[in-house]
Amino acid sequence: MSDTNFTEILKEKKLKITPQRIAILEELDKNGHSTVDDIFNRIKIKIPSVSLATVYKNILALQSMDILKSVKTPTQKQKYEINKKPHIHLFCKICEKLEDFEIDISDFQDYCKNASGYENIEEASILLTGICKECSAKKI
Amino acid sequence: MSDTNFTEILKEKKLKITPQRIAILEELDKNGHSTVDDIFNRIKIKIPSVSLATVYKNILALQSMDILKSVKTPTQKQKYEINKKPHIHLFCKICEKLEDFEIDISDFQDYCKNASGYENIEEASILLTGICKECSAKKI
DNA sequence: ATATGTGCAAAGGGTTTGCAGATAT
DNA sequence: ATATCTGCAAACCCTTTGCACATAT
Repeated sequence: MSDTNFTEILKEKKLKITPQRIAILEELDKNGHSTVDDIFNRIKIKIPSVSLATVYKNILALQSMDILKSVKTPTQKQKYEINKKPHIHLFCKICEKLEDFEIDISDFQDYCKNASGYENIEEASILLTGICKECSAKKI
Repeated sequence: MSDTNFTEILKEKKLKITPQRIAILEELDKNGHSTVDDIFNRIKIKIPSVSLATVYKNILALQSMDILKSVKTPTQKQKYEINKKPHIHLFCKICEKLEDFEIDISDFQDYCKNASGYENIEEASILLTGICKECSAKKI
């Protein structure tokens, strides 16, 4: 994903295109799930004047426009990611890495819909914890 | 679940049996997912001298002993529940109710295990958002 | 020109901590 | 008798807010 794309995305959502916003989106695009501090510390290199408050304000703005999503992880700090194609999260209990895992959960959602009577099941937050390949290999 | 059971559970985990702990567990058993404030306000009726700090300390202690679990919801406040049989959560976008939904997710877990290479997938936090029966009915 | 966004500092809210006294075993 | 727990107050995050200035359209 290039700068131009972020510019487009912001334009579509009628958010002004500022260097801070581009930097936040670039950072998340490059590094995946990040905490507010991660983002702040990384973009400070490019934009030394940036403030934490601006990062917070933008995270809220970008979330309300569905450009970002928050990810709830077992370790308490809130993380954020760019709202891209649907995926679930895998969390390794050993190295505490958080991974995206793209699978089609529509069958599972349909089953839940039928069994529960809930309509419009469209948003899901699925996190499984286990031991990743690398950590499994190390343990042997 | 009766008092006696909570007493037993605490004894097993080598935690001292105090009125505060029993009250917290009773509250969660009765009302399901609750925030710290929910718990604090409800048990204050029985134990007016109880402090917020004690509720926090006990939630941490009970969580580390796997008696309680935290539930991550779309609304920011952390909720807690007694660690009972596996279930997923349904969150109604309209009334913001959080419901337990007991289903067997072992097939889903197996599928994820095979597709991802993760071992020991045993803990899952699954939350689906949709519109509950009651709210669907009201909308028509 | 005007609405929006930024940075600062202060305030807010939720959670944790240290300590002295109380309670459970 | 002793380890643990409780309640209080203070400390500590992380996050939000108000305001004046700066920037994007």
